[in-house]
Amino acid sequence: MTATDPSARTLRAVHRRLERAFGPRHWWPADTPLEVIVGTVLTQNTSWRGVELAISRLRARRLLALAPLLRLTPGRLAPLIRPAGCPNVKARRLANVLRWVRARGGIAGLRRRPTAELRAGLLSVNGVGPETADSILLYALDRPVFVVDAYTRRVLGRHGLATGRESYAELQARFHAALPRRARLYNELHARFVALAKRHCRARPLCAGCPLAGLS
DNA sequence: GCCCAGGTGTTTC
DNA sequence: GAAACACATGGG
Repeated sequence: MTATDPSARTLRAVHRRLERAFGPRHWWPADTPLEVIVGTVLTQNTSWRGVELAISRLRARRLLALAPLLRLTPGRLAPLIRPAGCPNVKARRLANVLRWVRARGGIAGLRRRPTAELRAGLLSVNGVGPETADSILLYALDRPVFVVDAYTRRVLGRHGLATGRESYAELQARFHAALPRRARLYNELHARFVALAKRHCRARPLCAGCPLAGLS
């Protein structure tokens, strides 16, 4: 996939159109990098509504920090995050990733390490797959890594820009090849995919007024 | 009651 | 690799 590939031109057109349609989104909905990390695990295969409730419970108990969360046994943590679904699984996964963070000197320690090392390390944590890893890299650590999620796939699929059979790595590679490697750009673009998916790409034929209508 | 939602690990072929 | 399944809650 090169910058002259037709699909690259299309993706740049997508970027321009969404930028014009939605402007800056200021995403991820969290106050701190640690909160982003917690949110990325909790939101796995779940809608954001329950995640918000789970996070607000943690915040109300002043648990939304590395040390307090790590002091909790999975048995204590699970009931607190229940609204996010799969509480037992996610309590374990949260502990896994938070231990990994602590072992590297916390958020400040992560900031000093190269992206490739962080990504490989995150992927080695049980419970962290490519989307969770990349969401942490992009939204918690400002690394230029594009996040491919269900929203991204839905929008691309609706507009005939993906078949649905592409691997995560393949779709991500297309974005990386088509657009400059900038965290800010990937952050905004992904956030706009989400906005578009929520507003326009739910109905089966494309709804009227979709900013991506008539592409390709 | 059924299906889906900002995935991932395990098992199986 | 890829498909089937478990994990579990809340909303439409």
